[in-house]
Amino acid sequence: MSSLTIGHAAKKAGVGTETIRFYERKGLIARPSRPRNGGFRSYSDAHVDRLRFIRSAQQLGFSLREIGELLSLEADANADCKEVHAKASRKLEEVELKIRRLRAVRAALKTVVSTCPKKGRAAGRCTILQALNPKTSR
Amino acid sequence: MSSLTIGHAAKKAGVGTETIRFYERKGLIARPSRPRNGGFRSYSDAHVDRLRFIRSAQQLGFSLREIGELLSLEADANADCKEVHAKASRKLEEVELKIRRLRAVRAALKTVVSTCPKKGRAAGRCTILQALNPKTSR
DNA sequence: CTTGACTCTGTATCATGGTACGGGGTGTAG
DNA sequence: CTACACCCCGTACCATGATACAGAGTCAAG
Repeated sequence: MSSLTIGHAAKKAGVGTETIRFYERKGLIARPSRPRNGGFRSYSDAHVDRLRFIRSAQQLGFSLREIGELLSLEADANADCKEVHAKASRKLEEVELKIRRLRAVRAALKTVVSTCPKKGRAAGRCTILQALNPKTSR
Repeated sequence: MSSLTIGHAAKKAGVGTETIRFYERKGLIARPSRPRNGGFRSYSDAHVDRLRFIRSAQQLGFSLREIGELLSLEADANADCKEVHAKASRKLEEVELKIRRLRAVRAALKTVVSTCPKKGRAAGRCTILQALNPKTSR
């Protein structure tokens, strides 16, 4: 449970210090308690996890608004459990769609890689799109 | 091999007409031949596939620059086959990393969904981050 | 051969997600 | 007690990825 200044937390999470304050303004990360009023922000490793998740999710094509929604999904003993269930299920479907699409891209890339060997000439002509959309009657 | 105006191609691909011209300026989609000089752009279904791929890839977290790189990967009988192989392999690793991360998010969402049943109270407290980062000594 | 829906080019504007900077405060090593 | 590295807040600026608009041209139907 280390206590980090904003600069150290930023370095550990791989973001800029200004970025942390930006996320705070956007409501993605709570403003940490500060010892004396007016003192410095103090971060824990849980905050660093949160920052890393935000970065990771962005690279998976989620906007900050969507990431906020993901982070606010909270199963606890409250009355909105039905709503949390519904939201999480919807997100789950989106994630599964992304996975399916990425698998298709992966397969297409593998086709390109194997069509185009490390040494020698390509076995034929092949682009990602040709691998993804097998031509039927076009 | 239908021939579409920019408006019809846009509708079919689910983008705006201005967006197609924007991608053209960015070099993501070639300017289609136009019958008489000064006439209208004419698109084929292959163009529509290309537009759909661009949209899909964006939702997977690729920037337009990266998408351009993916689209320009072309295995044919040219001298740069080694380079194409290397680039495609690198992209493949990125795609696999994204898939691994999405699987982790999927698992975390499943944990949230099952912790928070459709009816009744949650079996405990659980957020995405708790599901992703099992607390060890924090 | 005109009307109306569409397209053309070019430039301006917008939303998102940061990044930079100015003018000050803090805290700790020497 | 002062020098230096860091933090505070607020605001301005930036890149990316569109989206809007003005003024002119195109084209198919009636």
